[in-house]
Amino acid sequence: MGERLDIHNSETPVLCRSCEARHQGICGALKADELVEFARHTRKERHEHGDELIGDSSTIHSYANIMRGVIKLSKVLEDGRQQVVGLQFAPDFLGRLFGRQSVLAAEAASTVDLCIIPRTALERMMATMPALEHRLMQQTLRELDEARDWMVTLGRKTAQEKVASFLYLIARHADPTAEPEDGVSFELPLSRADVADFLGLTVETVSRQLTKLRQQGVVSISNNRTVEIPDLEALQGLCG
Amino acid sequence: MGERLDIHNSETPVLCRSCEARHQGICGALKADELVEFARHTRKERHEHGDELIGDSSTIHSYANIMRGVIKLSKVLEDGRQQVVGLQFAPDFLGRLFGRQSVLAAEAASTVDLCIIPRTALERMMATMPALEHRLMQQTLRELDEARDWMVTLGRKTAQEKVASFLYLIARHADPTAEPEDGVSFELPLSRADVADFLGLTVETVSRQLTKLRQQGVVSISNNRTVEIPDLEALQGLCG
DNA sequence: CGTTTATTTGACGCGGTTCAATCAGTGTGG
DNA sequence: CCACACTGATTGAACCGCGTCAAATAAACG
Repeated sequence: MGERLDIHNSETPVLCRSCEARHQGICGALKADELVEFARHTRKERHEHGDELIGDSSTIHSYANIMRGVIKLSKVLEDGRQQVVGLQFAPDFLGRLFGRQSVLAAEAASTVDLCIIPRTALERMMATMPALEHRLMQQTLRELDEARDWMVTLGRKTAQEKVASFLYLIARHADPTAEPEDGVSFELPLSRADVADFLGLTVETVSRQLTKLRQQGVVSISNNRTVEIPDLEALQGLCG
Repeated sequence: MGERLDIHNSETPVLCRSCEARHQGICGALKADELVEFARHTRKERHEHGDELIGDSSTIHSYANIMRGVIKLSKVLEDGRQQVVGLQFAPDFLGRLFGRQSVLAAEAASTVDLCIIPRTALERMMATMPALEHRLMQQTLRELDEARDWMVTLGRKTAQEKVASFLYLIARHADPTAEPEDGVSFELPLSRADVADFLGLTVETVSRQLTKLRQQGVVSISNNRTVEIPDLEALQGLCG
């Protein structure tokens, strides 16, 4: 695939040039020639807010790097009760490695750009490139840490603390460099219903806790989605 | 694997002879000579019910294979609220790979036999033996699946369903071969307080739900710890 | 505009917590 | 051997946080 190569640096595929996953994500584990090999099997896809990327119980044919956007991972009980079990951001890796079919659903929470790679291609490369599996291992361990952190929130925190914890989580992702006493502002990637499903609450309770936080001056919200947090430390103090 | 050695072969370390982790656990990924090398760095340790195996925020010096027993992983908030974020059984691997210090506490829930290996030794072996890291990856992925399953329980199930789900989880572990309509009996590895911390409930609620289940004839309990479930399917029907 | 959907707010009830008492099992010392 | 203390589990009663149901606003869309 010569046309994917850049004029000035023939060794870095064009598609990978401006990709967030190129350095931070799993591709950062690849050498130049391995990256070329990798890129040979990938394709870019854009999905809009609300698109189902992976269906529950669907057969796994491919994996993906998240180049842009936020993805919501969720599970549902037979009677329709839903729980969001994870949020993924660029440059995370998407998909259950070594699984035959998915045990959860993945949905685009915002506009999402994916770099898709077929299952067989990735598994073949992993077998020959230990550094790749190592990088994926690191991400899996991080996801496990996050899941366990969230179990504490789900099991032991009050509604107020849950909502505060959620805002804090998003705020840290929106600006990882922010100091404790800094202010942060961002767009919420989730609807109230999604937030409720993430926190194990109802929409009404989430809404009530948000107004309470607004009255306390901890956050201000405009247009339902634009959030501003004047003092991160004050918010953190409410996370329990 | 034809070259895998059995107990008659003098190359299998004595300590590994009767070890559950030898075949199912991570050591199953090792060739005979690798196992010898591995065993050179390990030591056996026995711990009693209640012993703290890993302290929250403690520096990580070693990992372990669980040869026997049940281990409780938990996190606590500043004010003392506690959440059990995982249970581990033989032949699971214990410890946070690639971490500097532990983000959770591990406690022996029963008498536990561990096969301890220093951090540096394991990391050195992992670097040269991709199959070892692969095996650990598989376990990490399984733990992540379990954590996410449990998030649904914590976030969306009622107290009744939580307790039923817990009993079902333990029952499946006690006898993985049991058919749905079979009966199972086992010793509970956790106190009511631990169960409550696992389910995000109070001791009182757990106790009340247990008596309710007993009245429905779904379980019978003797001596506070011995549980008998006459019909697994009936129990599963209450898990939500 | 009007229609539809998302969010907020209010009133009320219930599930689970809290506080307190009782009971059962286990060990200890007289 | 029994009285006593101690820990863990059960049961009861009162409370309250959050869910449920319903209505009002606000935002999004044709």
